[in-house]
Amino acid sequence: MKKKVLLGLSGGVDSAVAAYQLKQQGYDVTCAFMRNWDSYANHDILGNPTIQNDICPQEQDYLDAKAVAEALDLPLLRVDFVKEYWNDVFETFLKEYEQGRTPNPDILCNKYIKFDAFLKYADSLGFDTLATGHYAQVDHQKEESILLRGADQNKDQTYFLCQIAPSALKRTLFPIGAMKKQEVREIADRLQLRSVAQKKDSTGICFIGERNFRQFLTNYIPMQDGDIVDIASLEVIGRHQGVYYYTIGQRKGLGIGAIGGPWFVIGKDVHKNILYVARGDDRSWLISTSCIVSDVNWFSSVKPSTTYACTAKFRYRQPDQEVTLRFIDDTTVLVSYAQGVAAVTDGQEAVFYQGDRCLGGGVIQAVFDEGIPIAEKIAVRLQDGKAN
RNA sequence: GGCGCGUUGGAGAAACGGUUAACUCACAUGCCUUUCACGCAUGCAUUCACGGGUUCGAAUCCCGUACGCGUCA
Repeated sequence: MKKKVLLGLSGGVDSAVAAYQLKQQGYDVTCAFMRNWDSYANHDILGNPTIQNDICPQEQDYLDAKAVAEALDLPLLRVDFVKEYWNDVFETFLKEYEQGRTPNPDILCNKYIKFDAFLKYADSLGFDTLATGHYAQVDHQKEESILLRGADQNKDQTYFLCQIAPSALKRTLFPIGAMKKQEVREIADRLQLRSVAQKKDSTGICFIGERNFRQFLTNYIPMQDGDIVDIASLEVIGRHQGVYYYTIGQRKGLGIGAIGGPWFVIGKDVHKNILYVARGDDRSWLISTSCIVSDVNWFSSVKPSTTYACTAKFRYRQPDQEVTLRFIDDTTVLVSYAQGVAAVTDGQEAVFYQGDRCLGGGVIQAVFDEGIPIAEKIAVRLQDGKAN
């Protein structure tokens, strides 16, 4: 009896070639196209470049996926998780933004939609296994499955998979994980999968796509003008349209010309609606040496009981940073990195690695420099400024 | 009112009188990228407050006008 696999087919090259690989390997493959975002129902109007088009990109993706399924002679299902996406991903996303933090919706999407709702859907239809076109690898040899970086170091997507449940990982295949992007494209080309072979890699929030991000957020979080304050001089040197729209380490969109070098966001006060910035030649305000990470998903059932050395990424595609972990409780860890890392941001995900193995990850809750919360450092600076 | 200095792109700021008016920041576009960002590349003053003059040639010299700063009454 062939193993029945349900593959998420997105309308891009990666999942298309993944489908082909599975078929070649002898699986009984069924494809499913997920629809998770409804621009009209979700009031995604401002900053949506294609709202006026006859065929929205999502529908085009479906058509492309359909063409792939037909070319490979595989059945294609269509599933709708718009409601689940809104409830489990987008509400959290907005709540985080309203607190002035910077969430990563795609990690939530993988956790709650692709590797949960979708998995349950697969179960309900009697599938044995789940598959996606992620650049990641799983080792199912041992009792517990191990998540490994994709062979294409440049495309590795384990960062986005760090929150998926170990039980879900155990039932998942990443058919293109051992391949390089170039090989994937070559296969698509050779198979003449015309709808996807030359298609540009998709970017922007998964299922929502490229946007002018500030405009996109404006649909859900209203603009509110406020001051931009230079942390060095404590003078107001500009105006912003809403503290929520900026993230720590951000340079563009501040509109501060002249006066010294480039300016970077180093902090924000949601209640006072103030954005704090520092000049490019004073990056010290961006540097932290430790942080608290919560909601940690750890793939192995055994967590390190003592201080544990590994590497971490605090943002996607950031070079691996040497860190040490110390679990404070079952899902909270103190991450230390004496060398200092710039722009570690609350709300973002810290993902841990041991070599090529992805250990897990969690949400950054608080960021410290030499044991002092960055927020406190800013508060102290403001106090000192007043005193003088 | 007299004298002195200054006035260059969205901002700051260069340019022995001599081909395309540095550089930085902002901004725009592109690249990179399944988050938000970072980063990289390219573009952005046919014109130097305005008017006139000298000169083969002026943002650069001279003279007026306007504005700004300083200073003496």
